Amino acid sequence: MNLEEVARRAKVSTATVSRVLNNATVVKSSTRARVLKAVQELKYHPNLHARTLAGGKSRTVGVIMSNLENPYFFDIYKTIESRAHSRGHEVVVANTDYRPEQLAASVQLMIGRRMAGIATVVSEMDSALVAELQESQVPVVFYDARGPNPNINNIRLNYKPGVERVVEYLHSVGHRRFGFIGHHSVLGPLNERQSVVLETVLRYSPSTEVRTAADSDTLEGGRQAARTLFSGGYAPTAVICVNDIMAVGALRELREHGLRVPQDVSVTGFDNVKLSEFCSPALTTVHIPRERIGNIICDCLIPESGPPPVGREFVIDPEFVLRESTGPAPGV
Amino acid sequence: MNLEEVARRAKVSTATVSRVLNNATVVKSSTRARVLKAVQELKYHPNLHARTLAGGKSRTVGVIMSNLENPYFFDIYKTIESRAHSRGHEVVVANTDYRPEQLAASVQLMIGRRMAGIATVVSEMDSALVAELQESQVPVVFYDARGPNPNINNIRLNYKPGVERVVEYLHSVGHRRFGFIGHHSVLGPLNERQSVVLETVLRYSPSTEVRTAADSDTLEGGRQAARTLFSGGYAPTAVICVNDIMAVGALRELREHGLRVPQDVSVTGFDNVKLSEFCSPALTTVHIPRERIGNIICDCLIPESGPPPVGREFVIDPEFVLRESTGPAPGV
DNA sequence: TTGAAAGCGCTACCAG
DNA sequence: CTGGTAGCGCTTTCAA
Repeated sequence: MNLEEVARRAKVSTATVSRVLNNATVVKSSTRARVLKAVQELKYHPNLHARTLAGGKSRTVGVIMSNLENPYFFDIYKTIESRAHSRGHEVVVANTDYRPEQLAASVQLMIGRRMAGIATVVSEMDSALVAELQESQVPVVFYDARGPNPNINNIRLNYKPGVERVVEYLHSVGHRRFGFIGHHSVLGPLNERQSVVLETVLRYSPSTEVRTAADSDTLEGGRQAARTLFSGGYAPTAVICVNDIMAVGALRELREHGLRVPQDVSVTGFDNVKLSEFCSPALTTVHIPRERIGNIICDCLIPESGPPPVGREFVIDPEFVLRESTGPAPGV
Repeated sequence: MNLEEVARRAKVSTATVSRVLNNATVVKSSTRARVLKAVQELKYHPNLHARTLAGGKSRTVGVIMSNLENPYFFDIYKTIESRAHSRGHEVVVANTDYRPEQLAASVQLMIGRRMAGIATVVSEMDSALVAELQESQVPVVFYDARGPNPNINNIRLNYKPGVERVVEYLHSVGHRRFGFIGHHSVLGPLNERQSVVLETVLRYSPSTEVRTAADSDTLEGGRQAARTLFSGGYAPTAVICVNDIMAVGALRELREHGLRVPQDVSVTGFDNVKLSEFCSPALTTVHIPRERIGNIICDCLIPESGPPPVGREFVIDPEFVLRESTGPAPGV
């Protein structure tokens, strides 16, 4: 079923059918009607591959994410999709599960599909891929790409103030034995968060103790990490988690241990996903504006007007959110 | 950048380049090396649209879902993706947000992309779309498509026993005032769940009271629905939720009201998503085997061997899971 | 307002 | 083992 059959049935040329389907130039309304009728009757569906190939342009943007299952990423995705739709574009998403090979495969795929633009929101970014993407000649934007990549569009999360604020607060209410729960993403901003936590804690009082544990970026991973952290007799009074999902996992483990939050242990998350308000106790966390990130990404790939930006850096500042999962250290 | 440029640089024909890129037939290893070198140097990325167009086949399956944000759907998606990858296929997913127009648009898109197979896992299915999909000549499978659609592949959830089990249990521990929390999906199995709940409750004791409330399929929606349900002086002792996410939302609202779960009110979910174990209290729910569903879908679209099934129905049986969010009615 | 025809980049078949 | 080439289905000049 193709243009030609439709053309034949409507007794016009394929060019004309194409015209009415794309309402490009003016077509006499009687012919237009005939064509539309033929399309209906034949249940014709234009082949998008042929269209893209012939037209040379795509109207679809690609987004690659580390873990769509985590609502943090999903919220960004939703914002991108919504704005892209409003600009007449589709979006196709790829999930890497933090696996570098999967990232590499997804990048190849996106380039091969000749996307109108490509965004990577991953923490396992690799500089060879950054280069490959840059050379692909389509608008590209990265999220938290580190390394000395010269003129790429990059969205940088300013973790430091957020983390410092958390540590400062916990320290001020008497905590001196900390735990940090991270996840297994070899590179990336998570380790940045971890090192900032460690640095900051030690800065506040060099004698403070900190131990870390890591597992997968899931509820279950948070739980496992908490288990690891508290095994072997270590008993932190405050547990800082790399994100909200893992914090909720940790909450569950502590409950099972008979530890009350925040009376016995304080717990903090990061991201401020919706769940952080709905879990019990509601999490003290750090808000990261996902909508803003999604909109920036979309604007880099499909600017409303003018050429896409090149080599710009967008800085995102987080915001401390105090809720119920934290309080004074026991005995203070 | 295309095949021809690569061919020129490697001093071979485009046919040969194509051969090494698809390692189809045998190519002398020295020429292969030359070609690969050229590919590298030119940073050549094959145009997937051209490939699909020329080859006539796609190696990508399409999945359309109502609400990817709900982990229930996401778990199904993940299973499909994993199995599809292992069979050398990609998957592209579309999210409808329960909007019929979006569903229609996604169906057009998937057909236009000439997917190797299409699955719809939505509750807003419409029979015209079912027909359109069937006529598209690609393997298709539906999830919970109701209506008298003759020979489609369909995965049917056998809600009834699950719901009955929940009601039976709640009734047996003394509950006589029920609430049902659903969501705004106009058609579909959710209403089926609701009507089964109503029927079953009334069957157990005709004098039992039941009221219902509905909102969006989110944490926030569950909370709002709970608020609605308890407003106006109605005080059910048991709240049956259409799924776990909404149940967690309800949990939050009850907590805010100072209502203890399960001492004052019992709450049940549906689906048994991971979160149902991690919230507090852990939810009594009904397990639906998402992996099984995902695997069936994948097997319908990309059978490991033989032709795809036609007109088959797959029935999924749920399983009651008793946890902490339910107990005897107050005063029993 | 419409038609004819030249590609878009690739695969696959037929020769050699 | 390799090259030539006819499409795949559509868009887009260029003419009419």
